[in-house]
Amino acid sequence: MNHDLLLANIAKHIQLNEEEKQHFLSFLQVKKVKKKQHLLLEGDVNRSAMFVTSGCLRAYHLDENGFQYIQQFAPEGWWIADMYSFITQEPGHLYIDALCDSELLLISKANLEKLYKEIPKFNHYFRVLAEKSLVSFQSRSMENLRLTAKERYEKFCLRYPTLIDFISQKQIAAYIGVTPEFLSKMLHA
Amino acid sequence: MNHDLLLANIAKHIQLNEEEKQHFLSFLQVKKVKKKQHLLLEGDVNRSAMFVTSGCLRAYHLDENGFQYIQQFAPEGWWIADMYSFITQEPGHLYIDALCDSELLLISKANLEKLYKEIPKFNHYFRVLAEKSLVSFQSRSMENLRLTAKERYEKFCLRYPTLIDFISQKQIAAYIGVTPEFLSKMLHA
DNA sequence: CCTTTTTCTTAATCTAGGTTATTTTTTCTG
DNA sequence: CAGAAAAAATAACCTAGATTAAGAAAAAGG
Repeated sequence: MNHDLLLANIAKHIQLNEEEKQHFLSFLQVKKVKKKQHLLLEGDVNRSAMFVTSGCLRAYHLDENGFQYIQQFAPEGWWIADMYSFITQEPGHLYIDALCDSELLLISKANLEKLYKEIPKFNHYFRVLAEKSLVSFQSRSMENLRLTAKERYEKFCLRYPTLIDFISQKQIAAYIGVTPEFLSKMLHA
Repeated sequence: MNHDLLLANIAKHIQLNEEEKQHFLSFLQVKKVKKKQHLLLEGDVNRSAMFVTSGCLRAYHLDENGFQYIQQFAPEGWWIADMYSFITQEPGHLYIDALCDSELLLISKANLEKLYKEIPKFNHYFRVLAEKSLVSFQSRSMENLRLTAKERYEKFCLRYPTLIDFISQKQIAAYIGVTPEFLSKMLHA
């Protein structure tokens, strides 16, 4: 089943009995999306956090000149959301879309709050996720100042080994913050 | 008292009765540091998270050429730690030191784990802190690619309004990721 | 399978910000 | 308060990566 990946991920951090598992699963909604389909647009309120059971999503920012800056990719087994909007339930600044046909599990903000009340150890699970993600973005924010484009490319390869041969150079360029022209030149130099 | 600032911060997120407050406070240790004194060196395990009750700390990375990259400042009322090292209890990569004489409250990793068990709602408090910090570093990591040095300087001023006239240009340059020479030129252009 | 769209490549030119070096100003410290 | 150390300013020159443009290759879609 497509829940297994998520339950396995949770089991790494907290122990759930059968009843708790079922209760948790009852809060989830399955969603299928086609390649290029958007799940969130700039200005939307992000009402659900998304767990990718198959496929791949991405979250990106679009600047005033039309350039995309990719905040993160979410291949199979990753959570994704516009955290700012999800936490505050105010309009956000990110777009989220599918890089290929994908299957997701959604948990709404309202259900997540219920979950925290009814099974408090989920506070622990999501705290640990938030902390790990925090560490990773703390590194990245300094790497983006400190490292050259080539070094950032290498970090990308380490962080997303499954994506290197799967997504276009244009996507990688938008993640490491260079133009596609420069990335092409760099890879052929 | 120097605990009040922290208790007020906590009260914004969770309600504690008098007993819980006292129990929490019993886990804390007060520490005073002088200007320039280090609290953490690269390679150290960060055993305690630090809350600044007065003064200002900073966390920075030192690269192979001796350049400092400041991850964050922690003026009065802020938490600071090398999150990677604090979470994993493995040697970290950051330095933490005091920009002026400062007073801190420390909570050790061990005591924090006890606190989570004994007063589970602290999971909620630190989850919310981690989420807010995550949002802020997610923005910053993209801003560091997207924005010009001048725009990053403006973001710095918004994020740390109390620091602008208090810290040296050299510190600001190390935070926004430019050389002190360029920042000086930029501010006089 | 053919057409359209998107992506990739190459190359010439340009610029934000870096480097190096020197001088001036400010701040520590004894 | 003097001398030393650190920070800031200024300037000449340098480079990583951007911009623009145009053609080639690949992918998508009907």
